[in-house]
Amino acid sequence: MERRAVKDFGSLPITESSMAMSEASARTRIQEKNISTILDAALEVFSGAGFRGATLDQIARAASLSKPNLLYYFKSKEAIHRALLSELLDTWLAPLRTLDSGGEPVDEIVRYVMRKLDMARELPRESRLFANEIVQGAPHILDIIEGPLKALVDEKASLIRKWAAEGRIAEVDPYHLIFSIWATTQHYADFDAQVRGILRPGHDQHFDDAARFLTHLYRTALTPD
Amino acid sequence: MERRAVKDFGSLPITESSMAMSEASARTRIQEKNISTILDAALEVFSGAGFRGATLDQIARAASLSKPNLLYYFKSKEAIHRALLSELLDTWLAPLRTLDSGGEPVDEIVRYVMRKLDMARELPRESRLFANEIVQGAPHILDIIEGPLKALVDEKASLIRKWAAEGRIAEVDPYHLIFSIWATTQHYADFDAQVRGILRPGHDQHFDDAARFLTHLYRTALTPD
DNA sequence: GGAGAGTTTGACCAATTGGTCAGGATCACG
DNA sequence: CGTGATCCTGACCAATTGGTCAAACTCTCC
Repeated sequence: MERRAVKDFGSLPITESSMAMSEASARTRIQEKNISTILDAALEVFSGAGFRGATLDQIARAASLSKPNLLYYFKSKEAIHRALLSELLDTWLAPLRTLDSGGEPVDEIVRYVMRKLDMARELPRESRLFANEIVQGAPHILDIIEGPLKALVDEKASLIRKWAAEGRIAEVDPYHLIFSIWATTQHYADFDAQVRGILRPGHDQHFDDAARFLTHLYRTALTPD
Repeated sequence: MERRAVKDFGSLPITESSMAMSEASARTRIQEKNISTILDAALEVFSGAGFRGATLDQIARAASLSKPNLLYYFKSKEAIHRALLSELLDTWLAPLRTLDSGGEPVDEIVRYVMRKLDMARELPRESRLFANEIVQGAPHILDIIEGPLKALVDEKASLIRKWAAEGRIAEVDPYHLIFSIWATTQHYADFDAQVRGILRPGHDQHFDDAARFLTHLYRTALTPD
């Protein structure tokens, strides 16, 4: 028989090579389509309710598939969640990777802030998916945080420290600079309900105001005296 | 009979007058003690798992009470959650209320940042309780956000705008300034798992570094040129 | 056009979960 | 010390939830 070959998907390790999944395993047209349908539905549901708050029925409904059919493609709820996280991780960290030693440091950092803000606007579900996960103690991705993510942040932190030592930006703690950038940008996706509740009128127009404010904030704070 | 008089607790409106509950209704010593035990246990569980992720059994266990006994004091899981939110709301918003027109504006704002940062250190569970709620769309407190919270923020925003008009702080969007302060300070409570994962060594020592960084960030950005 | 792999589903299951209830234990107070 | 109100619990319930399975359907490819 060996009916469930496809299901091994979910047990892939959560690493940067996660894209290998859809490419190495997803053979059929139908598989290709259904898996991406499921992941999109799962993103919708998980990002809005968190892992435990989400139910397979909700995901199935959102994907217009039956629950057993979901479980034909992924062997468990956890497997869907894991696949989703590992699929999105690269996208999510891409902007930080592009922080480069070329170019004017202050511009470089401000550009990073703007890219993160754009992502909060364009990919709020992804932001909330990770927010939900981390607020609840990051049970499923703690290893990523302490491994690859920490490594990436360490690398960029030392670049920033170098810039400061050369007097090209102000002396600031690079780690807390990065945290503050994550916080201020992702805030607009993660706490969208609050932002909209307080700024009644604008529809997404507030992102432009945020961009102006954050540009001022980081430019003044980083420009060396 | 009329056994369940006490249970009306949970149906109190969620407003600033929430304290009326413990004072107007909680008569007995036993009630006083058990209700606060339950709310503390609920804070622990809700803040770590979100509303839907939390179970009555977990709360009961954390409170060392039986599940039916919980439901003797609160008529439902929602009632506990509601009581908790309304009990903590005042505490949570107190720092913003103290932002006053007296004193040097830049100092005043930086002091607000420091108070918020202290709260993230001292009351991380409270921070995460609200974070969980808001990330998932603030289903239980949207009315508060759009009502009293918006009113408070509007008031403080116009104070900040006045300061800017008088040239006593730099020209910045007051709403986004407030959002950024919430984001950068609460980040250390809400995304604690990530912060600790990246800054391996320090135990809470990183709050001091954060304080220095944020002081620099806001002082340079707000000081008029 | 048919055989076998790939796909889908209804029916079902065990565990969990929010909540109820009748009755028993305990406390306050005259 | 007794009696009524308060407090507490074991047993129970219906709904939900993650997951299984056998059988049926459909696609592919010779």
